[in-house]
Amino acid sequence: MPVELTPSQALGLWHKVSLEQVRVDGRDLTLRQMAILLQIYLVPPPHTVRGLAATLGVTKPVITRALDTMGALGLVDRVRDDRDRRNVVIKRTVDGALYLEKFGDLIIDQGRKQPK
Amino acid sequence: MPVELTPSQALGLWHKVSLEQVRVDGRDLTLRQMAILLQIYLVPPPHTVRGLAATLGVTKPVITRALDTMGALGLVDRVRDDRDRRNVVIKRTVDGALYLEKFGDLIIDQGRKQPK
DNA sequence: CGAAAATGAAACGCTTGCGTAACGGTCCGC
DNA sequence: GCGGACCGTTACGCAAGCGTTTCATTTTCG
Repeated sequence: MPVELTPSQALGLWHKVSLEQVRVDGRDLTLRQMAILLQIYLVPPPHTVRGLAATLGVTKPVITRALDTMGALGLVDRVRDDRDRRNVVIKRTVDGALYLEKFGDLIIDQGRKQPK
Repeated sequence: MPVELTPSQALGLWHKVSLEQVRVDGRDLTLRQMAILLQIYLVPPPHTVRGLAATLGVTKPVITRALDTMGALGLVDRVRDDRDRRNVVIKRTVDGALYLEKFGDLIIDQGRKQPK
């Protein structure tokens, strides 16, 4: 069942969620970082630097830096792949799951408040 | 009529919209900038630097800089208030409206593609 | 008037992210 | 085994955003 939105609802939802996120969250992730984080948590693993770079349409150092930042925040983790030690496998963390869970709740709450 | 979303749909929607926006749009606005832009276009004017700063919970220079950046992109415009020449009134632009219209379409499209 | 308040912008030093290019470690085919 | 390809990281110079502080302009009000 798809999500049917009017133009007003679509932008209104994005507006309120962004606003609330700016007000509440000091971390202030980039749009790119958020896209990476969601990709990691919503798409079945394994995830690699190269794969994420290709999916996002950005260069590898962009992914490396985003993982540095989000790793420092505890939102993701990195582990060497033992089967091919050139690869790095990106792992989810409890904190990251919690973070996205809260963020999802924020979207849902603001969605409920959307007028027709 | 509110927008009812499951947790999976909420995050999935945000995921795909972010992903597509990263891939397509070279401008890569900050979450703060996006919040400011949406505030300007979705909330009835007039908008001032001070007012936006209070709404977003940030300092005034943050707003000034965001308006500098988005002004250079043609997304907003600034005009001195003639009735109180200390104030600056933020104006919408055709390009800005177009930008948000496209962004709204993106949200709607990705919403339609959301599975239950 | 003239002093104090208010508004937005500019200055400053700092941090963070970017793209390009170069680098070390690892795998693979010959 | 060894040369080349592959993967992620690091280095570099640069641009952009941040918070705090200071400033110029304008208004307000005693």
